[in-house]
Amino acid sequence: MIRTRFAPSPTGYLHIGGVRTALFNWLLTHRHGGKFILRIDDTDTERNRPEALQPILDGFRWLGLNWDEGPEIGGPCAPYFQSQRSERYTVAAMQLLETGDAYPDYMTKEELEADRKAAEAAKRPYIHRGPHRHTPASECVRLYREKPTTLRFKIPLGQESIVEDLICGHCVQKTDLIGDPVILRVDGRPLYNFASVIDDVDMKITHVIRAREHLSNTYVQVPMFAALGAELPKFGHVPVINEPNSNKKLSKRDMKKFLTPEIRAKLHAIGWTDEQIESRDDLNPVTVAFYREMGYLPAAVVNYLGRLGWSLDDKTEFIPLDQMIANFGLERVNDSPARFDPDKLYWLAGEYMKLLPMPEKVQGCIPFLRRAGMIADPPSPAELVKLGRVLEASGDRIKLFSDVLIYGGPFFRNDPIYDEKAVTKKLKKAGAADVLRGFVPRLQAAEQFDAPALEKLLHDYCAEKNLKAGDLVHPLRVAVTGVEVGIGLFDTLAILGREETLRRIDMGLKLG
RNA sequence: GCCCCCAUCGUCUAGAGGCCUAGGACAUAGCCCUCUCAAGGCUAAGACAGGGGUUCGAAUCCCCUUGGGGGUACCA
Repeated sequence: MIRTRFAPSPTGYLHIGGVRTALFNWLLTHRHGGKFILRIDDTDTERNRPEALQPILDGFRWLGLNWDEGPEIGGPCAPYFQSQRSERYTVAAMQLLETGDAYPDYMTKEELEADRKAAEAAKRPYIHRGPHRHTPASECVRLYREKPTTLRFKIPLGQESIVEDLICGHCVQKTDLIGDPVILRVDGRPLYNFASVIDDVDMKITHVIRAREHLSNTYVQVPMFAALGAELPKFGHVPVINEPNSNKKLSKRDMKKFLTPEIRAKLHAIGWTDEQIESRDDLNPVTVAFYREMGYLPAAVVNYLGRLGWSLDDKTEFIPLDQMIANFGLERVNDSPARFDPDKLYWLAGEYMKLLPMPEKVQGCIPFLRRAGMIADPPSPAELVKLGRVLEASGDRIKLFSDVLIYGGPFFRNDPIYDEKAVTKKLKKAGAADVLRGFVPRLQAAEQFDAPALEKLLHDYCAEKNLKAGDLVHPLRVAVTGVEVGIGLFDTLAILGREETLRRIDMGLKLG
């Protein structure tokens, strides 16, 4: 049985790249049957932000990426927070100290820095080996007990650190080129490279699937597994994801820069105020949270992420989760970096929305209408009926739940918001008002007020008056909805009903 | 500086020496459909980074160059 893990550090908000890595772990686990473990790498207490954890967990839950062991649910290898495992790291470090695989290093940061500068000036690699590297183990133990300091792992020399990577293939690094890494800080807290190894051993991780930037860490970690007498897990280093329109790695620092004026406008359009946006620093298009708030279907996000760096074959783009699980394998993970492309994600969102059953579509749209203050909480039965009719008539126009505001807005507001340009172009156009006015009696007299009947009514009228359908359709649409775009006109009128249609035509005519 | 990794249309990708005149998808453009906008249909434009090998034959294998990325922390 395989055991995989994803180990986010709550130092900032989780971005798309991290989620993609987690997804690959999750898929591999579900493909082969195993456990997916969530472990929190919070050893860096200076940069750690406890409030960043919850959004990460929420994001996973929203996407449906459940974890078998980890925060909130525990498991046989608890605790799953590195900050609560310090004793374990201390014990392991002391073990290495006693076996002669670690040694204390009393050099100060300043001395280290000077060494590094000197090495760089001389154009040779900087490889630190502490003075106590060759001190006998028993003496090292004594020194460390007397005066605790940083503990370094003793990289074995004259060897090659070999990683048979499931994605990168055969990767090699000469150990002579690897400096002895610090495993415990002066204050006893462990460093990533060490804590990660200990946890992977303790949690019996069989497959370490992580971002490519950890490949060089792996060369350091391989000898640690050996020194610990532990079996080496399999590794797979997935390529990084780059920022949109850039070949720089997506980083969790400076994510605010993705909150462009255009993105901000989109958020405004669905009812977010600037204050609300500012209070949420995870609200930008490289986080999962953003897509949830915009009303993307999580299945589309998962599909998109899964296809980013992995492919099923030469043509399949739409790959629902069960199909992805059944076919996922690291051998088809691409070897080179991928760029995040919001356009393709948007297209996939539409594809998934097409397939969503109507009751779920209705439920998904409600929060957006509510946020915009267009429906009651909970919605009245009449509102639900109307929403159903609007969504039915909207067809494939709704790709995101938030699109309900665009297509449903005119139906859930008391009065239309008249778009100035539309009014000028369609309603104030020469003759338009007269055409519209002339059609009113027909609407008043119509026997039936449903879409097919209205269509016939309008076409008959146009034929009679020798008009093109558009001559009446356009002004009529603007009069009753205020805008030029929307769902089919006859559905629009039918949903509004005769009385409301006539009232709005009257409003529109007053503008002209 | 040193080390490691990567390199096919704008983007995601297919491609395991002949199925390649390099396939698909997103985006783009045009046309059709049409009451607008979507959706749908059709079409167009668009790539093997460069140079050397190996081979009868290279996008595919090797080397070099170039370009890009990552690491080089008492960050993860």
